[in-house]
Order: sequence, then C-alpha cells, then structure tokens
Amino acid sequence: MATGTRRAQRRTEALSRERIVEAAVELLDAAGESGLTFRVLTERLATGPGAIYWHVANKGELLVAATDAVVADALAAESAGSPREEVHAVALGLFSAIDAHPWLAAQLLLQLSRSPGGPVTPRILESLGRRVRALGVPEEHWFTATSVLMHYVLGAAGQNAANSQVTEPDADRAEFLAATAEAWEALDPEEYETTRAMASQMSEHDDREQFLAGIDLVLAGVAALYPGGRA
Amino acid sequence: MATGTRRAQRRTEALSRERIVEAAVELLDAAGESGLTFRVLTERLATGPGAIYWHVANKGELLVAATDAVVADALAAESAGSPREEVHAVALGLFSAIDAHPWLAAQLLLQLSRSPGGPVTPRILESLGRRVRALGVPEEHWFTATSVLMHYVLGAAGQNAANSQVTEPDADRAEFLAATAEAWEALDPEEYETTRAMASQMSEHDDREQFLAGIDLVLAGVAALYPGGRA
DNA sequence: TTCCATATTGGAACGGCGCTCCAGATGTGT
DNA sequence: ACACATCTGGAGCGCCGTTCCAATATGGAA
Repeated sequence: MATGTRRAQRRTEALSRERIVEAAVELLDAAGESGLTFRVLTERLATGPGAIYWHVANKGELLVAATDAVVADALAAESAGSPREEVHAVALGLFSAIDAHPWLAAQLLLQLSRSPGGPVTPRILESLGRRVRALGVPEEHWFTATSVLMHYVLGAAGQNAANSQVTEPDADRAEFLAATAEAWEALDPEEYETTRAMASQMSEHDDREQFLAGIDLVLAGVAALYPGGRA
Repeated sequence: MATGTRRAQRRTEALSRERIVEAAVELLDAAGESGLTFRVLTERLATGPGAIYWHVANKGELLVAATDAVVADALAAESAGSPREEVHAVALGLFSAIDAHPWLAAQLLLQLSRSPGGPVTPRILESLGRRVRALGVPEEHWFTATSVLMHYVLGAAGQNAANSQVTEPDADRAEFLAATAEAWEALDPEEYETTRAMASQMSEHDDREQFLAGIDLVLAGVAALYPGGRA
C-alpha cells in the first residue's frame, strides 16, 4: 500500500508551489494585475498568508513564476516549416498567449528589462534565437537580430492586448481600437501630422496581419544584411 | 506695479502642477519607482496630500505627466541629416533619456501598452514616424515600420537601463551585464544552446553600438521592402 | 505503537501605501 | 468690508505586502 493512502484525507488538497502559481494565474486572468492579492489568494486556497509564504518568497517571485508558467506553455508547441514560418509560429504563439492573458504583456516587458537573469528572458530568447540561427544569420549577429525580433514581438503584442481588456468589459476590442485612433486623430493637425495619418491604418487592419507585417519587415532586414541565408 | 508684487511673500513658492511633476521626477530619479510616494512628496513640497490632489487626479496621472515631461524634453532636440542619421539621433535621444532616468523604461513600456491614447505614445510615434516618412516608405506602411522601430528602441533601451540601476549602487554596469551573461551561460547547455552563444556577444559590445546595430537592421528591412527610398 | 524533530499551516497584527474628507486659510471681485 | 471661489494640509480610512508565531500535521527512530 502506497504511503499515506491510509491516512485520513486532508481537508483540502495539499498546498504546493504549483497550486499557488496556478491559482495566481487564474486570479490574474479573471481580474487583471490588481486582482492578484495575497488576501484573495489565501481565501481562494482556504489558507493563511504564512502558508503561502512558505512556498513563495514574495509577490514578485509569484509573478515571475506565473509569467514563466504561461510563457513556457505558449512556447511548448513544436512547429516545422521554413525558418520564416517557424518565426511566425513562435511570434503568434506569444501573441496568442498575451491575448489570452492580458496581464502577461506588462509582466514580460517589466521582467525583460528589470531582471534579464530571470527564467523568462532566456526562454523567449532561445526560442526565437534558434530560428534566427536557422535563417543563416552569422553567429556574431544572432543577438542583434534576435533582440530586434523579441522586442518587437512583445511590444506589439502588448500594445494589442491593451485593446481587449483596458476598457469596460462590455466594450469591444474594435471599439477600443477605434477610440485610440480617434484620440490620435483629435491631436493637433500640424504637430501630429504623421500620427494622424497612421491612425486610420492602425484601426483598419487585422491585428495579426499587421503584427506579422512587422515581423516580415525585420526578416527582410535580416535577409538584406545577411544574404545567402535560407528563409 | 504688477499684480501681487506688493503682497507679502508666500511662505513657499505657490504649489502648481508643474512644481509637483518636477518634484516627482526628482524623487523618481533619486530613488526609483518605489521612491515616489505621496508621503515623501508632501514632505518635499511642505504640504499635505489634499493640496497635491487638487492639482493631480491620482498617482497614475502623476506618473504619466512625469514620463511625458521627460520624453518631451528628450525629443525636443532638432537634428538635421540624412533620414538614417535622424532616426539614429532620435533613438539615441530616447536611449540617453532612459539611461539618465532608469524608471522611465518601465513607464514607457507600460503606458505604451496600457493606454496608447495618452500623451506619450503619439509623441514618440510622431517623432519616429516623420523620419520613417522621410525614408521614402509608402504611406500604407508607415505604421508598420514606425511600430517596429519604436518597440525595438524602447525595449532595447529599457533592457539596457536595467544594467545601470537594478543592482546595488556600487555595482558597475559592466559588472551587471557580465552577471547576466554569466547567468545565461550557466543554463542547461542543450536546452539553452543559442542563448549561451549570445551571452558573450551581449556583454562584449558597446551598448550604443549594439543598440544602433538593431536599428540599422530595421532600416535595412525598410530599404529592402520599399526600394527607391532615400536613406 | 509512542515519541519527537521537523515541515507546514493559518490567524493576528504591523507599518506603509493611495486616497478621501473637510475645516480652514488665502485670494478676488464688488 | 463682505461674500464667494480657489486652494491648502492634517486626520484618518481601507487595503496592501509582509512578519511573527503558536498550533498542527508528518514521518522516521525507539
């Protein structure tokens, strides 16, 4: 008989770092960044703060763990195809993850710039870096090309994610996008001439198409600077 | 005699939104994001919270105003040269601003993705957009090209800024960079093969050179996709 | 089985935060 | 001189992350 099988059942499932992180992600998904609180977390897990702090050092670490869990999941899918197609797949995977977990964008941007030593940065860097390598970029330029790709992917996906959540729950994403475009068009016509021109462009195009267009622009740069590659 | 000249001097300078924002920037510069508190702000300005809230709606608005002030200043410098040189100048202007105000990176990234309707996004978009235009990019692609540029500039500059402040005050930037590189090199050799290879590259190159290399990659993409431009 | 050291739990409480409330000071127009 | 709008700052509210610690499980040694 396996150990512990006989013992009276616990009142609840045993607390564990995994269960805590899982609950954190659910809270973040449900109520955004401000929805994750140790108070509601203790309530949700039917425990006290001390128990949680036994498994997790502090809130920052919890956010890192939640971010890492979601990102790892998003990057887990294998893909096969031309390097260009694979870059698209990875980028869209992150795009979708950010879309499904709108709090993720801010966390990624913050963790990337605050603590590149954490688990998240290398994960993304590696996933994109491998494909950049496959494009035929010479080794001394891997970092440059991968950085450009990564910062664009996260920045653009983050900007996009704002559209789906920031406003009231009943507001449609298209509405919000239009609102931003409107705000831009209301700017001073002389001082913000170019921004106004870009506003319509932004709101009239499909999100993912627009997103991929940016990636293709980067890939075109890669192809131009390092010819002989195989995109 | 001008109005008010005769009146007894106030005990202190009159409170104003400008003075508040100015003090906020100073506090942020001195102690980072967590250094800006209404408590220390009231102390610094020798007043109470109510007085500040009369001029500023909430802390978020204050952060937006502080960010906008610094960014406006950074983008104020006019430059003349080839479009490529001008893009470099604008990018380096932002790079330097982020370097001088390390809290700026996180604010920019957050405000960009959270509320693109705010004052900051259009400011940067316009400044870069004008130069993109000058590169000869066709109008329907202004937004794509400018987005890529902007996200890279802010992301890369933000990553760089982390190097100068995150660690203890006596830690050198080179040290921190090396520490990140070290952390990456300590990763699993198989799972993180590419990241490990990029680590040395990152730490061995001059910050600004590396930064501009990324920009040139984007510009190469622009030139490749929209030939006939004048870089 | 009994016992004990260790691992884990959860409730009470602390200091600090953003923010609100409001009584009063300050300045302005008549 | 008076009334009114603008502006000030102190007291205090509710919530946050976090700490402390007495009580409770757990699992191996006796």
